Amino acid sequence: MSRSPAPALDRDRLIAAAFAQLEEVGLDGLSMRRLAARLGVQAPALYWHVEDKADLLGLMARDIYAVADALVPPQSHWRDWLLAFGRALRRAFATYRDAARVCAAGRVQRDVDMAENARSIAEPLVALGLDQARALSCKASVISFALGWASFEANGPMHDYLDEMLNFDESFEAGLAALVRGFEG
Amino acid sequence: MSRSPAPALDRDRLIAAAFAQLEEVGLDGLSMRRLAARLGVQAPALYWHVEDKADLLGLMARDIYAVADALVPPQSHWRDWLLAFGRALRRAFATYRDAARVCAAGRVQRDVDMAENARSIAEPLVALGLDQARALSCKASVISFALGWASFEANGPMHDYLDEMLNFDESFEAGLAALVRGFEG
DNA sequence: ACCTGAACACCGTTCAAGT
DNA sequence: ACCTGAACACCGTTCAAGT
Repeated sequence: MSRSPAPALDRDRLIAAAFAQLEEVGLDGLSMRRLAARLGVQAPALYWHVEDKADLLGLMARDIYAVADALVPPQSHWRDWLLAFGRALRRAFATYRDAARVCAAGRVQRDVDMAENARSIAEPLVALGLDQARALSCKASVISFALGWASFEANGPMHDYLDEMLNFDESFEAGLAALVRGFEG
Repeated sequence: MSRSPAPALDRDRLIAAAFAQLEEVGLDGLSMRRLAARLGVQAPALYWHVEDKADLLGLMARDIYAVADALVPPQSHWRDWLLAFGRALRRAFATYRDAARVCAAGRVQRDVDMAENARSIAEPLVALGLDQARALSCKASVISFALGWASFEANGPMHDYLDEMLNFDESFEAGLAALVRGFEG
């Protein structure tokens, strides 16, 4: 009974290492070569587990969004859910260095079962009474708002610059509240 | 009377060429070396006119925002102005290839006179009755929303993916309207 | 003041070949 | 199935030197 040697690498270890690297050196320092080195492997080995760098970034983005989703506590009204989701996104984007840029640069891989995916994205809002189309539309707006906001906050000089003119926490909260309040009942 | 030779380059020609390059090859193809080649100059020459690549991208971002500002027709109510501004941003982001990524990657250069800058950013809304702090906060929210939305739309697979679940134009319009409607009167 | 030449220290990706 | 070695075709940036 011969054992095949345990693979040195798998997709999850790859992604975990990429997040660690991102934390240490930021997106500009996150190269395939250095990532491979951290994993004790040659750079081309990564391409067995991932299509290319944009694909890897897309997988990281997916994880960031998943973290946000998991941060939302149960709610009993869809407006409250959207508020909590917006705040969770902001926290998730703040948790990972350069998160907004990772999400912007990452390529999402088309899911095979798109209908099922749409359903699961809309699910928490549908459960609270929204129809699926409205649920997707509202969620897309909240994500856009939080993602755009994170882009500003992540830009160092822009941050310092705006920091003297407005309060980030209060203005985010005000914008999110306005957005959610404005959705037709 | 000796004439000094006309410089081969200046900041404006550099930025114009960068936009042309961006259009042809996208952000991933916009390298300092190819940009220099297009201008008939060696790469290090660019560093006389611009601090580094992030600085160049920041200047491009500034131009994109300026285009949006110029697209807003005069309005007589601040809500209408914000709506028109949001639509103008969307158009500006759609006009330049990878505009959202350029804006996210560009480093804004701190202005010397920050107070004056804040004043001019808030001016159109202050003229319509908002105080400066509210004006900046509202404008930041609209920019965040439009920028985040553009990030989704610019992501090819993400676009195709979402395109089967929602209507981009309608959902952007609905989100923008909700945001502006939700701001306290 | 403005630009070149040459160099430094890297990149992402492909692909034949190994195990 | 999973990884290495070697190579291809590039990068951004610095800096002495030229004009």
